[in-house]
Amino acid sequence: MDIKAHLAALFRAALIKAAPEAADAEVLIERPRDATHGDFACNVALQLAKRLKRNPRQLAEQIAAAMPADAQVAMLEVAGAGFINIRLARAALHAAASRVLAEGAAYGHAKAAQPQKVMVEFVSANPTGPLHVGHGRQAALGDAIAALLEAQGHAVTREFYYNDAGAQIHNLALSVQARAKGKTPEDAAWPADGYRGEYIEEIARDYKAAGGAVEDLEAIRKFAVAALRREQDEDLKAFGVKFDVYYLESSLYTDGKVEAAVKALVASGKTYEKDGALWLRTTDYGDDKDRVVRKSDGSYTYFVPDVAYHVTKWQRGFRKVINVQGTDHHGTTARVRAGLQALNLGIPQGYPDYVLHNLVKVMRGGEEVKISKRAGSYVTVRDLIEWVGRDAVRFFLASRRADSDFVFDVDLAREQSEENPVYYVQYAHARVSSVLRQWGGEASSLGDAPLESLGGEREAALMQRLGEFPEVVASAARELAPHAVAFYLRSLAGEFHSYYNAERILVEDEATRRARLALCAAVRQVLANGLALLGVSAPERM
RNA sequence: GCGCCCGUAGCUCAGUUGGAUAGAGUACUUGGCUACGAACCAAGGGGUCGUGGGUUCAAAUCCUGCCGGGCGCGCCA
Repeated sequence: MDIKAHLAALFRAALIKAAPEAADAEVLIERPRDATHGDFACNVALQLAKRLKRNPRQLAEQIAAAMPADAQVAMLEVAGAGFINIRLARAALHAAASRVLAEGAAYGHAKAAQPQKVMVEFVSANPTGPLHVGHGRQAALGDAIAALLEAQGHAVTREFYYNDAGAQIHNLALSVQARAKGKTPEDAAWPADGYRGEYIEEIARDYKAAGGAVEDLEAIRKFAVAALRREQDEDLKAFGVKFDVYYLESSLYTDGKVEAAVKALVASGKTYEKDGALWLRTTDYGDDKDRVVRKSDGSYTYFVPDVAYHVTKWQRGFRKVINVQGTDHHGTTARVRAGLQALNLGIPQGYPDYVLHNLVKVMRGGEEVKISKRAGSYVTVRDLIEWVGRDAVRFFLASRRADSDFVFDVDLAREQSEENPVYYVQYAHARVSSVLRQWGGEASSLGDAPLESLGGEREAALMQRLGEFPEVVASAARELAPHAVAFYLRSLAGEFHSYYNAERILVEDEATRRARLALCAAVRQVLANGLALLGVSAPERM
């Protein structure tokens, strides 16, 4: 049984004796922020003091006195206002370390009680330019969230949705055509909503080199979209992200799904005609204003394919869907959900989930970088990778809460590239690898090493930390918050470096040596497992 | 104007289903390589948690007023 649940059961038993009238109370076991307080703590006495009209400290004493004896509990004490602190027996910590080696790459992964088909949709950039830093944040977050959910036993599909036919694509074609005709973005005749990046010129050049006709806008469109799709694929490859499905918006039209969605919306009785347009009463479902479905010119707004697309997610069997997007899209969440509600398909109200991240500000030379020559607008993913390296970019972008404003200081990241958190973690991994090489034995043979000699404070802290990993992964998956993994890895690596500096691993005494090697191997395993969740490599040498 | 997000050390950020003296990194100061990797470690200074109220045994965390920043508010996508 999980140690927390085990402790909770002990407390419940004690509570029944010490305060029978409150036996139904919820018993929460938490880890104290300050490790000197113990491995676990319970605040049930504080929670109940008022209700029972009893002194919290005394109540805690009584509960503590009523606790059944248990082999896993080495120390039990009442502290502070009425906390009951627990320190685990060494044997419990040893078991945690052994478990890491026994489970290997699977350590930290769980079997879902109810495995689900989950979709994580992220990046979803339109093929009108290279991926920029915002897409990078989405890629880092989305891929890590997908990995976390897989680690919880779900069947995850990574999906990329893109618009290959709308007005922006038309503008893209016009821009390439203008370049092909020798115009530049500075010219007065440049298309009004045209794209200005250097890549436009490259595509125009390639198009002409391939013998393309400058007047054939449709051919230019196809050529440009294909070129940009290739470029984005390369960006994603450089970033280390793979998608299972690329979903084309245009297919929603050709498959009749857009038409079907409109019919279904009309059939729902929630639409009405006004000013020559067809509206949907999305305000009935929490939107702040009604939305146009069909414009007075007969064409559909983007809202329709958006709804039709999400219907396909539901119909494809995804009961849990997470969309990772920039916060600038938050206006669309309410209307998409409202549209899905109107269809009466039994789709739950909060479907889909959104992870919206705040925008990324790139600083360089003390000021914000707004313009990339290459993209004509934002700094690109490729720029970042060139500047600080893939592992650092991924670790950084996944290391912040999605809703925090993100300041990416390029100078800092470059200057510190050797003291970067990601290198700190990777270095711990490489260090263990080095010790194991030095030792020369098979790491796999350490699984049954007796750990009794591991009893120092640093060793206990490390084993305790190793035991936390599955909880960290589970909680990060539940909260869709990969940054928790990054912070955990930082702590684990820190405790390892500290241990490594204080103690020699390869000591004479064989039992001690094997025990310490086993602990190091377990640390390395958890570092590797955690880094894998973030899509960062775990090098054996660096 | 309305809606959503953010405001924690000089800087970059954790901590928010309410818990114990508010934590890391970085920067700064000082010390540690003739033992397994110094891309490391040890120690130190650095805070009215934007701000005023409220709820509570307990508030960075919950409620509320205000201030500051971002984003969104189209028959654009």
